[in-house]
Amino acid sequence: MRPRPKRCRRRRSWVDCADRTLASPRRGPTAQGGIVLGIREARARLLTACLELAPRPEGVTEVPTDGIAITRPPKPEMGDWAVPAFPLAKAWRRNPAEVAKQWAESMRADLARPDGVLGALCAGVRDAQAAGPYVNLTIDPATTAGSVLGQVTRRGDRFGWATVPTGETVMVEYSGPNTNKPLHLGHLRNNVLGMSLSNLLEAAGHRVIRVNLVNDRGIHICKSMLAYQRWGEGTTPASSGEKGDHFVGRMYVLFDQKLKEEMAAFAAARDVDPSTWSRAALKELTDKDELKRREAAAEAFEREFLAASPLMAEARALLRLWEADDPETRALWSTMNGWVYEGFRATYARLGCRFDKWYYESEVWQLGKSEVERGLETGAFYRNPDGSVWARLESLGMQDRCVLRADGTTVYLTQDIGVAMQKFRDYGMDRSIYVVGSEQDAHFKNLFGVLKLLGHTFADRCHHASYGLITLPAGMGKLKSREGTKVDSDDLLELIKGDARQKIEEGGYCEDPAAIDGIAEMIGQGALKLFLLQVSAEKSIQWNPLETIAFNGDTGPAVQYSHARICGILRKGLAAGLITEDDLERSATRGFGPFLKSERVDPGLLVEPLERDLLRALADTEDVVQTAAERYSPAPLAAHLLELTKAFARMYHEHEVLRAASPELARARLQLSLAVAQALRNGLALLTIEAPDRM
RNA sequence: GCGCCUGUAGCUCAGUUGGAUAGAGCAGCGGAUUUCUAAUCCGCCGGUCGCAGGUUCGAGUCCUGCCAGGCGCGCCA
Repeated sequence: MRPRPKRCRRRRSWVDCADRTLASPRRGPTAQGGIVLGIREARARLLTACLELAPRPEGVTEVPTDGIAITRPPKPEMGDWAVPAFPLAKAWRRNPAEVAKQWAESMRADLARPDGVLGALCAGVRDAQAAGPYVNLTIDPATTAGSVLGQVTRRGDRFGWATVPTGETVMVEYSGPNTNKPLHLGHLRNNVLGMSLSNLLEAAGHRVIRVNLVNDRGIHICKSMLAYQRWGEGTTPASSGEKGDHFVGRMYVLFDQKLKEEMAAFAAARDVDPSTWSRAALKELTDKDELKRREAAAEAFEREFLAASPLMAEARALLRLWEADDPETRALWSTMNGWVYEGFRATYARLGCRFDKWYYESEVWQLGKSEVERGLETGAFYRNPDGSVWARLESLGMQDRCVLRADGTTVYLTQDIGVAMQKFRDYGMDRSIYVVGSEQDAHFKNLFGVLKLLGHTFADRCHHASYGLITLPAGMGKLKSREGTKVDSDDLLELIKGDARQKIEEGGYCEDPAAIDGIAEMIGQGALKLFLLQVSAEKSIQWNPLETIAFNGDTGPAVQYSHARICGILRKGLAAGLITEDDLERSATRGFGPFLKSERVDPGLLVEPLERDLLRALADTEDVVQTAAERYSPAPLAAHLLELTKAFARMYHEHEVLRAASPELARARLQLSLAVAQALRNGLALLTIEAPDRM
């Protein structure tokens, strides 16, 4: 009855050689040997140097490295990097502050030596000061600026990405639509999470395979088919001018309406009042026994009705015909699914959603069956007297689950066992991620448990990337396609786009009317997608369809706006002749730049606190991407982009870029701004959001 | 009844393997613009981190119990 809810290859082999190129000999982040390191690598060397200088107690040579990681001090003026003394203090049973003090002294002594360790391993370390249990390190601003700008300009649209491929292949399954209805807001969250997660894993250096598993069979499709046969009057999406998925979705709603009418008549005939167990009526009840009684009554009535309903009987008959390969039924099924796919393709294309592989439940639904036999042989499963087969999940601290019905047909869990095996057979990936709503948490626990029982070693490499539901405010019910309280994806995208278009026209910064449509689309999606991705996945999101989505504050458009303004600054600079095309380098093929040619920029001029804040935020980007990928969560990246955006807004509000005190400073600031634009564009892309040049 | 998730400012949310003084946005109030785009910036206001214990040098973060909300507990998918 309830369809699989909201389940919601490409090869990219790249070795980025940019970081191995020789840096300008004049300045920049050159460590000895002239090799420019990635920011993460440089920091790793800094940590190595620091550990070497740790103040060991008498007779100790080993330094514990566990748990020591370089972090940022809470305030910029305290320094650029912070090394905690806790782990050392703990290992040596000493006071952390005391260790930090000695450690800082040892570092300062090292810095004073011409052949010091710090100087050899990392350029630009200026000072080390103990502050409580931490040692705060100060880096020469020019070195930092040169290093960061060098990174961004060299890596272009790969800035923020891992510099070396991991060689690991990760599969991400997401979207998982049902072919009986269009995509709604719940699917949007799934799709955006799935797309973004895939991008992040790619950026972390993995090869990613994007997979869709379509629920294209089952009783729910038969309902749409039946409604179409009965009341469709031979119309088609083409003849009614309707998007295919909406057309079929309408049939599904139609079936539900007719079924409700049937139910009302059924209830009237038996003299029962279904409103006594409506959601509202149950909410008001305080008597728990009464509540239970009502719920039981509701369930009993529904069961009775569904068993007696002629419409349901017909739908079930249609399902049997489908399973028996009845040509006429299969033909109608193909036709209607075809309509739906046409609609899906349009929505997916609009969202920028793509897949390397499509699995269809109609093709894989019986795959797990052979595993049942094997499970019985190995003792992972057992057979009940009635013939049904069960998995011994109790041995893993769970409840045993049915994997084969008494009548010999498979269940959802069995199907997923088969699909999981098929996936690993097809791609041999190292990890398999399922982006599916939290209402299926238990299902995936069971699935992975059963895979383990069956001895599949890949069970440990499967992960359910769970996310919370999208709920409507109290009193507005639930998102349900059947009852029309869904928030349709297409409608929603159109609505937000309209708001965006209005703002663009008010702003008047887009002279070309033909371009407005595309920009409105980018901004509308930016608002929606960042709204969805900002929140940690496991949390549910309350959505009020009556409130328009915000464009101000911590929003996608705010990030896009900063990007657009930077593009605007560059345009102004070129138009005013303050810089020329000859000053620039850009590569259209890699979404690279534009940047000023690095030999025409002196990063050492970027000494203002607001500029340094910005450089620091830029430098954190690679770490954030890595963390986001590790945690299967785009939210940290969303937060980071907003941070970067605000840091930029503060900087350019306070300091003029093009009209800076000197042409040299203007160029340095412009380069900084262009680097920010690149970082924002890259980050947004990982969140599946595009960045317009003007808005 | 059992299991999982959530609970942080009036609202919506961040808060890395436990670590420096718990941060943003919105709303409210007060300021900033003959603009390199005000989809902006600055300031103010706002907190017993659901409650109570515990672990330790240190807890929003870990453990136990309780309270509140959500989801799940089918031979449905």
